[in-house]
Amino acid sequence: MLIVIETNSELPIYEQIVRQVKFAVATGSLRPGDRVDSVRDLAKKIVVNPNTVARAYRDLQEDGVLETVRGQGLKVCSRALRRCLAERKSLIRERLQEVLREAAQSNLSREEIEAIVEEELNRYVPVEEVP
Amino acid sequence: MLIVIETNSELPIYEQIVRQVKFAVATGSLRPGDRVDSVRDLAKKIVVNPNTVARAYRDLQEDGVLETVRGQGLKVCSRALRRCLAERKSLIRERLQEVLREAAQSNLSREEIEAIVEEELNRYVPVEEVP
DNA sequence: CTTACTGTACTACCTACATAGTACAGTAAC
DNA sequence: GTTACTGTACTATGTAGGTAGTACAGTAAG
Repeated sequence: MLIVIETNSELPIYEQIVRQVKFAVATGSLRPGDRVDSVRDLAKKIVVNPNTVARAYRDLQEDGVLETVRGQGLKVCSRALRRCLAERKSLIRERLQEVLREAAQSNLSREEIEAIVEEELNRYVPVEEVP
Repeated sequence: MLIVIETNSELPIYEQIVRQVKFAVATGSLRPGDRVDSVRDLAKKIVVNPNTVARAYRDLQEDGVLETVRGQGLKVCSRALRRCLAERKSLIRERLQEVLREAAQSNLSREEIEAIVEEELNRYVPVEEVP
């Protein structure tokens, strides 16, 4: 399980963990029944306090994504895949809405906004080869 | 001068004010020499504490966008237009970078991401008529 | 001169987030 | 039984953002 924390992100650390676990479930990296890193292990990996990870895991439990096995750790719920698949796009959409609304309000033209989007996507998403 | 605060934005209130003043200058709504709303007036308009507005205006002074006329108010610096024009796109780009990086990492396909962007842009930016 | 505005600068308080440290009970391995 | 892990639950502390209230000095209008 690979969680990466952006320290200057606008999102708090616990929320970054929550989102990334949800994405991992949605993409199949994490499957129902899988164990996730323990609170202390993940805290060590991403260099944050265990309480911060515990906060994220608590939220994920409340969201029906993780469930606890006391003394053993946490595992992915059986219903998690469906939940996270349903949620992934809206999680992304919400943030895009906010940023694009601001972009529009800054009076950048649509072409300018789209150009920035393409540039940034080119950076992060490989262009698919057309056969 | 129209400042609109999104209460559930990821950006703190003072930063929203800073950005929106910069955009207003970049687009010409505010010109060098123009007065901006007083701290107390804007606080009343957007329903926040005057100290919050003062914080934003202080930052804008440090950024060379506004300058103070003690007892009279603040006005737009003569060099503000150039600064804000230069800065507008990078302000927008930074946030788009963050959000698009996350979108890519969520494993949504490029097509899906682009589709969301188009949908949201259609909401905020009128489609230009092609003559 | 008085009043009403202006920015600036504080104090005190609250919430949210994050950290550090500690402790407890449950589980597993030796 | 002991040790090492597990999650959970606290306390105390610090930072950031925001609020409320107050006070001061500068400016302008009547």
